[in-house]
Amino acid sequence: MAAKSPARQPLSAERVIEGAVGLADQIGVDALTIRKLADALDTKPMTIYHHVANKDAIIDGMVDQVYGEIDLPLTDTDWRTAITHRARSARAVLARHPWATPLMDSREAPGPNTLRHLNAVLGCFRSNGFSLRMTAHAIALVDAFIFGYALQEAGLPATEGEEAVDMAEAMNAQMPADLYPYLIEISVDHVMVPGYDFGEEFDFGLELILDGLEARLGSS
Amino acid sequence: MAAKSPARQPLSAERVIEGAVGLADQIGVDALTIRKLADALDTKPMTIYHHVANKDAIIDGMVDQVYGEIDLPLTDTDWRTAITHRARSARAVLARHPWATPLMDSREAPGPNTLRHLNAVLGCFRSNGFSLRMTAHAIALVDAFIFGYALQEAGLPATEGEEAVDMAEAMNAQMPADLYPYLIEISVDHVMVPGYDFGEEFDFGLELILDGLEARLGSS
DNA sequence: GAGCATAGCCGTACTTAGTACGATGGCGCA
DNA sequence: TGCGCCATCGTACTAAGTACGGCTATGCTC
Repeated sequence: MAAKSPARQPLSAERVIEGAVGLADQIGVDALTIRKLADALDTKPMTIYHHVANKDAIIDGMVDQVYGEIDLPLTDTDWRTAITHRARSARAVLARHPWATPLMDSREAPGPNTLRHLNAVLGCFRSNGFSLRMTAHAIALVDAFIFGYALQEAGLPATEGEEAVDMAEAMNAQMPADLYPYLIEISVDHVMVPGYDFGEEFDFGLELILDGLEARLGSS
Repeated sequence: MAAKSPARQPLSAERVIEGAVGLADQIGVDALTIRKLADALDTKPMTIYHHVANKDAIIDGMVDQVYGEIDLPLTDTDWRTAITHRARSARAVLARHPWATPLMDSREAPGPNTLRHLNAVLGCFRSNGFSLRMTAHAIALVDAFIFGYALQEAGLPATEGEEAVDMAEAMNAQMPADLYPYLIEISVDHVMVPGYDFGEEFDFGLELILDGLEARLGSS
């Protein structure tokens, strides 16, 4: 019998996590099962348990890997540029892994990437004149915006034009015409207009927030 | 045989949803199973399926009920007061139902409470001088903040003093002392200081955002 | 008042999860 | 050559969602 499979290298915790992230990107975390993951890794369910303790440990690892994909704030520029860069990076990463957003804040066992990331963001504020109190305000606000935005974006059925239009039309058809006039207005006259991109809301909000933080830097 | 149970009134879709919300408040949505829900409602699993199509329909109903608990923006005041009121209400409701936040934006079949609520918020902006574009900016930003904040708050193991201190101490003990100096600084010198309340971050952020929106109302 | 339709209820069982337990098989070193 | 170990996997147990079909009591018709 000829060699069928090209001599799989032995599995590892890293390969399990990577495979899990990739699979979740395709089918979502809720649909991620050990059996499907085993198929994706070309192995059997119980083999996975030789490398990770249980499914929860896999989720922990996935979240930490996602944190690892987000760029740290730059250290060689002003804080606004640094924070803007990391915020945009976070948005891109969370758009790539839509299943991750609700989990980013809910893990009890933060991994090394998570801790390194949060530490770096805190350091960016602290070393640029933010008091402790203002730093707490700033990170809570900026992160609430980033994660909340990612949550909304993940809920959008389709950011792209055509599908969004179809869906909005279906929605409008279903709605008693005069019950929700403002909803209909904004979907017909704003969202459905060609060229609309939900993405521009991100930069608008981020800039507004950074303006506000800058203005409050002196007081506190 | 004497009457054991006090003549249960017949089950209904509403009672199923209410029971599910209550149970999820106690054990979380992930742990919510049809069997446990049946126990809580003092009935049997399959009985539930005579009132709702499937588990997903229950989740839809739960989310819509949560939307229904959030106060609509006031209509007899200025927009800042109105939006502040509904934002605080949303925060309180989402704190009561921590499992709900990730679901609020992700349902494909929004219920009547959801539609009514969004319509009212849009109407609040539109009838107070916000252009369509600015309204889209405003609702995206404010809701990203509210939901993102709720997500962070839900992830906090304990907002109350003692447990938070225990947990922070355990965390610090585990962390290589000098690897994450800023994390240690903020947890020791700020979060663990008696009197700290994560809740104050909410009003700070909300006010900053509303200031920014007001300042931008003219342009656009 | 007797018979029957119907709505609500639930017992049973099938399918798909997570994962405990123990057996297998191949590779490195003595 | 033989021993032991480690990654792998087969089997099976438990818990979930839910399809299917039968039971029961209410109340309507004549």
